[in-house]
Amino acid sequence: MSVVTRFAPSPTGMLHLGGARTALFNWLYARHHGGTFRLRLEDTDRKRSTPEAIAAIEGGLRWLGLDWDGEIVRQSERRQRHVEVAQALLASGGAYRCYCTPEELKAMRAEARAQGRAALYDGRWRDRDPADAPPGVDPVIRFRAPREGETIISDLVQRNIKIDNTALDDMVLLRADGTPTYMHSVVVDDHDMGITHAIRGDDHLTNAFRQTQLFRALGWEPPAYAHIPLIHGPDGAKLSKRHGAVAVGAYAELGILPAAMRNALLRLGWSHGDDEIIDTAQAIAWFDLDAVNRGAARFDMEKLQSLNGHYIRESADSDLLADVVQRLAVQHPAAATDQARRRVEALLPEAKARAKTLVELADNLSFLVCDRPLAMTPKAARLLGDDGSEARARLGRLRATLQDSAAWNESNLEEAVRGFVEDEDVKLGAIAQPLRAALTGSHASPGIFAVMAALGREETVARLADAGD
RNA sequence: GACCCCUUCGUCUAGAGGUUAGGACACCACUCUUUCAAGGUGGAGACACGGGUUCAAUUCCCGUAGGGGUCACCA
Repeated sequence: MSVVTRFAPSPTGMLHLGGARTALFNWLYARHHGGTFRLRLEDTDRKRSTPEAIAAIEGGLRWLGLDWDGEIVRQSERRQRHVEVAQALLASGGAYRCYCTPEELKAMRAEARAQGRAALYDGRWRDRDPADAPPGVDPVIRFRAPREGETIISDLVQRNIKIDNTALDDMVLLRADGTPTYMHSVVVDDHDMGITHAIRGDDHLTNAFRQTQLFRALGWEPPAYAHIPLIHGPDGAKLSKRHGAVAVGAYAELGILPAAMRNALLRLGWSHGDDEIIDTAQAIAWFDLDAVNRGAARFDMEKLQSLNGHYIRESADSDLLADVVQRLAVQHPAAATDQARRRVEALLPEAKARAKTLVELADNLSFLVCDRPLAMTPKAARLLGDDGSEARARLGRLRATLQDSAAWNESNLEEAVRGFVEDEDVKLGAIAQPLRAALTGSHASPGIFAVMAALGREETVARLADAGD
């Protein structure tokens, strides 16, 4: 039997880290087994489902590179089928009408709570004569859940877990307005879509018992379940907005590469020995559910950034260029010119090793597209010294040398500068730092010869002239 | 509160009935070096606690504590 997994978010908000990892695991599992990965929108709650959220989920998955198979299934469009199944169950006695009012249920829960019991529906309409139905009240359809014995789910991550059936109540299948609930829709859809493996967050664990009961009542076989632990914030609490960036879209803006994100998410709760850097092809080959942990993991931004630095270094310059130019152009319109683009391109190989994010990469290259005269950081200003300082005077002499030096390329420039310091009888360090300050406005930058080469003769000389002598 | 799950360095994790408890991020030092990174070398840093079982437990069992999840006509 071929594997069929699904990612089934409710489109009520952004695609967050937890959802992204759930999607990743489902995708990897399907790809590993040569199966199918489906996307299903659980939008049975029409009020809370929005087009923006749907766009965010699709966009997030695309950004992550998780492609789904076939059409997207919208649960709301399958309502007719869900209702039919519920009605059939009602007809066969597997479900019944419940006429409780919201107030009645609320009171029931409050009382159960006060007595130290779980807040469950007590089944008061389970066997009651329909003739007792109060007039003018639209009933809900409830599942007639087994009351004796226990329900066992064999979870691929959590092992076998059993629960006493008395801990579960008769859940609502159809609301008073006739619309199906999530709990019911999931069962029908998982069955109809032929889902073989339901990989989802830990928070669905108790749902699995109810859904398993419903599957059985319908005469269907439930999928294999795999409940993966939730992702927590740095403080150990459930990930939420107060932890800062939780939506995957935010990470794209922060300059995180999809490959790094995938690797980071993969290693949260899953491992393969001591391996840390795991690219997607390798992940597909290795991924399996038995290596998934059972404890919740905290999300570590530093580790993501470290991983991201690795993937930036591994990236082809051509894959980075457009993104970096675009980020630069936000602050510096000049970055959009061909000349600026060439400078960025020339220095990209050097700059790549120095950045953990694309934002940082763009920042580190911004001096290339800044207008003259360059603004100096305090440290850079100190390197240059006051007007008439020795450093400035020396830069002046260097400028004269460079003005009509041979071909303008990195190795020639290095030769020229090294020759110059020899003539001046100083160490390379004595000229390199002031030179860096004059050319970049900063005390730290990519290799100084590469910087000169990228800037070009004209701009280099002009910046040296700005530094004065 | 009831039910269910979890617990190895600060964080993510590997691990086996007998190991100097391994790796990664972060941290510190050294190194490389024109700076900053990256790289290299080294350092500090963990089996929550209490009982069992056993020749031997961090590993198996039971408790305790702590953490998490679920208890809707939300999903």
